[in-house]
Amino acid sequence: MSDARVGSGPAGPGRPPTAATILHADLDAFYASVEQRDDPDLRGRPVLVGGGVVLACSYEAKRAGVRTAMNGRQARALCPDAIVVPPRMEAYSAASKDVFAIFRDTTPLVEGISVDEAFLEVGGLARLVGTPRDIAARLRGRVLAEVGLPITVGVARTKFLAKVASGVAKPDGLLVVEPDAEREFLHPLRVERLWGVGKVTAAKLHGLGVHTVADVAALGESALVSLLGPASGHHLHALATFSDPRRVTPGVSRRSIGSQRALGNRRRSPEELDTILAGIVDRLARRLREGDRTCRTVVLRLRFGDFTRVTRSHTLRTATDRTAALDAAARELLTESMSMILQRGITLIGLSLANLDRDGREQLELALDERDEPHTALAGPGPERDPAALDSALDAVRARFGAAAVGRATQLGRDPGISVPVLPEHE
DNA sequence: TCTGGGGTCCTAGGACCC
DNA sequence: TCTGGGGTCCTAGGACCC
Repeated sequence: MSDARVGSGPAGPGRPPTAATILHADLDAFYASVEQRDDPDLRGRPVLVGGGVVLACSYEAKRAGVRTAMNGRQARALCPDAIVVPPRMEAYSAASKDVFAIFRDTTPLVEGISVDEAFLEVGGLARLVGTPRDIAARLRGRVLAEVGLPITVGVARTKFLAKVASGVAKPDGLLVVEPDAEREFLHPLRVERLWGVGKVTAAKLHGLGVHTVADVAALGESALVSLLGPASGHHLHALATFSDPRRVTPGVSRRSIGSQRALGNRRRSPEELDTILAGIVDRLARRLREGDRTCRTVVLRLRFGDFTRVTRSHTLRTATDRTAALDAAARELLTESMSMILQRGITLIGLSLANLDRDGREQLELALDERDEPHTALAGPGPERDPAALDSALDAVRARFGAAAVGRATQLGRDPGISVPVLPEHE
């Protein structure tokens, strides 16, 4: 308690003020920094990673106005002396692993957000290794010394404030927002700093004369809800009023995985599309099995010559990690979409696998542990997940308990074909 | 400006169930 | 037979993030 400074205004009624113990660590211009680390000739010079579209750019290029996701031609016009290098994804993921190892060496409570970003909870460490500021400073030193990359760290009482702090401190910075300084830090910032405010939402807010976070807070929750819908409205109001109860939770699992390929403007035959799609399915199915996951929903993504986009999805009756089952579903979705493709001309094809679950048995154990109810498990065909056997097992469950039981079991067990907890009302 | 590749979450309508 | 409320799942699209 001794190092928790008591905050003044920001803390809501009934919520005890706590100390700034959440770190948001964010590697600076990650891909470009890895390139500069590995090639001394690139240091101190504007670097663009990716030619067609800028995947990442060094701070030297940012100073010339280049931004991530910008068209390559436009970027080179803004920054003619920029050096363009092709992306080296393996190098980036290796660097990411090294950095995350340092994160986990700092605290077990590490929540990864992407390859170059994570939250760290260091609240329990104060007595052992120092204040959050000390820990953050040491972390930055280690990442630079051991991996050779600059990293910015924001420290605050909530995830959102820590993330905003790192954004403000970039590049190569450290910023601690103490609880009693939250208002003066956050309220003058522009609404675009709020998580979830992009072009569309910003335009709506600007239309009402709302430009700063203080303006958002003053607008009030009900006005925000009617302007943006319930979810976004509550979310924005909470952020603008310093309320963000989300804890740092280590090991967040993926909800979906996907892969896509841009095709350019060339005309593609149905056979060619089929081959490309088969390659994508194969890659994704491998990733699925490597991660010991299954999926139930297959989503086909298409983009056309006029830049319109559609998605077509199909949800399987049972979860699978089999290439053949995924391929059949993907192929069917492609066939359904063929007339649209022939009319509009296709420029991108992609596939996502959603409704991702871990191994069925593991999930079931999890579900049963969480519930203190009597249950019976209907034995399914086991971990090999044979689709036909699963289907007949499911049919048996439906016949005996009704479709709702399968629905509930899906929620609890996530893979109803493996076994199905029987709810009390059905006993 | 003729546009990458990976994700997350929300909304809304229809089907279906109790 | 009609009507209603409450709930889930599926599908499609959109905004947003790195």
